[in-house]
Amino acid sequence: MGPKLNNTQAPTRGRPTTLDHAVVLKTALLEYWTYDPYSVSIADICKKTGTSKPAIYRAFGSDDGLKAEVLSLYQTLAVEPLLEIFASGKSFDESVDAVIAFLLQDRNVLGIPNGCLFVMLRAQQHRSGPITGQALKDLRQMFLEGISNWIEDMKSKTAFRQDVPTEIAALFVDAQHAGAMRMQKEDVALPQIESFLRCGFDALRA
Amino acid sequence: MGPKLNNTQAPTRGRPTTLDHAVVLKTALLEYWTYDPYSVSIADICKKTGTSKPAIYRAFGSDDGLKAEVLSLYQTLAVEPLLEIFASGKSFDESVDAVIAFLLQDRNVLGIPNGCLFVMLRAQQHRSGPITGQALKDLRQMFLEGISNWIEDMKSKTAFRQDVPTEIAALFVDAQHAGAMRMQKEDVALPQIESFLRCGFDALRA
DNA sequence: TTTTTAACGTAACTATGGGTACGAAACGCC
DNA sequence: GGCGTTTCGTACCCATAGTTACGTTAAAAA
Repeated sequence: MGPKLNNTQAPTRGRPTTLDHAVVLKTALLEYWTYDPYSVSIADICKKTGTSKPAIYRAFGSDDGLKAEVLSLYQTLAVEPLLEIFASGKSFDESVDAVIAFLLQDRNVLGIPNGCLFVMLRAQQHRSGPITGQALKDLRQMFLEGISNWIEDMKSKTAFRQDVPTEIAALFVDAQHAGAMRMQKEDVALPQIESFLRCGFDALRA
Repeated sequence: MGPKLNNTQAPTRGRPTTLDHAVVLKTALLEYWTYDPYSVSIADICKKTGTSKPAIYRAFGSDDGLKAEVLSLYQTLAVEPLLEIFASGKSFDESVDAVIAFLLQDRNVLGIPNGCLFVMLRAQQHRSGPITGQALKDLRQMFLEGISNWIEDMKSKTAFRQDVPTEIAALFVDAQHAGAMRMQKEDVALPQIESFLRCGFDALRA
């Protein structure tokens, strides 16, 4: 069903693929992340990668398909590492420090855009096609679950306020994350974002 | 510079204006608010109001001009009332209750869309034209100042944590607001949003 | 070598975006 | 009534969006 995968060396017939799936994906990710997914066109990505539109459609099926694959890549590159920090079994303070350090890395140095593609996409969910829309819903669920697991873990260690339901606290942490990422894109100074985050997490400490 | 205002009865010559400035503005506001400002075209608003494109351009100058006027209307209809609650001199708890009640009114009953146009526009600032962009910056500033004033007021009444700088607390309240509005648009249940907001405001109480 | 297979990319298609040229229509004023 | 003035809205402009038809090219298989 999906187009040709470049897994292993293909025992294919026909003309060999010249389009580099990974490069296109990475370029799209960077463009979507830097600007926003709905301000970047397929033609833009073609220009950046030197590929043709039909090549992109052959590889990704549609705009929706490309966005969904990009989201999947973003998930492994940016979302899961964050969730792994939460899941790493650190203490409350260590977790918070690590999360803040992760979110507020100097993006310029790393060549990574400011803000968060996941947050951007969620803010414009209604625009997404069916594939990306479903992926977005799933990722949101997984994100909240990851946070919830951390909260439960912290509660069991009596490091987390017991009186606020895990579900609510998860929404709270989610909102802190989104707020920080939005501020980063609005060019709020890093120390202020850090204080903002610490202020929020302090509210959850037991 | 601006086009003809329909203030008082115009002592005009020429053909009288049939376009209802207020109706177009209100319609655009509702469309932008319901969907999002960049998913609604001038043509859409023409259809909804039965006007022609040139009529809209005569009245508002450009897409950017229309959006800016809509934002201004939104400011008076939705933002300033919220800031007035903060400025009303109530106690901390009363303020919080009133703010929550205001934000979480049953929008269906009132015929008002979910979410917040201001928050939506801020999430896509980079797309806005120069006029709307400036208006957005100004409104953001005013919004944060209004919140800051409330915080200072509460601090002077020793109802607010003294150890968190006003600037940071203002960012925090701003983020709480944005988070709540985003959840409302994501159809999170109202009681959960309320708990989320109370959780956040509790963190600020002295 | 010829056939088969599959990716190649130019050049289109349709829909829609913001924006406007321009002749027709509707008014006040002389 | 005729004239200047101003708004009217049809019908267009151009750029760009997503998407694809199709002739061409490069490989494996026959």
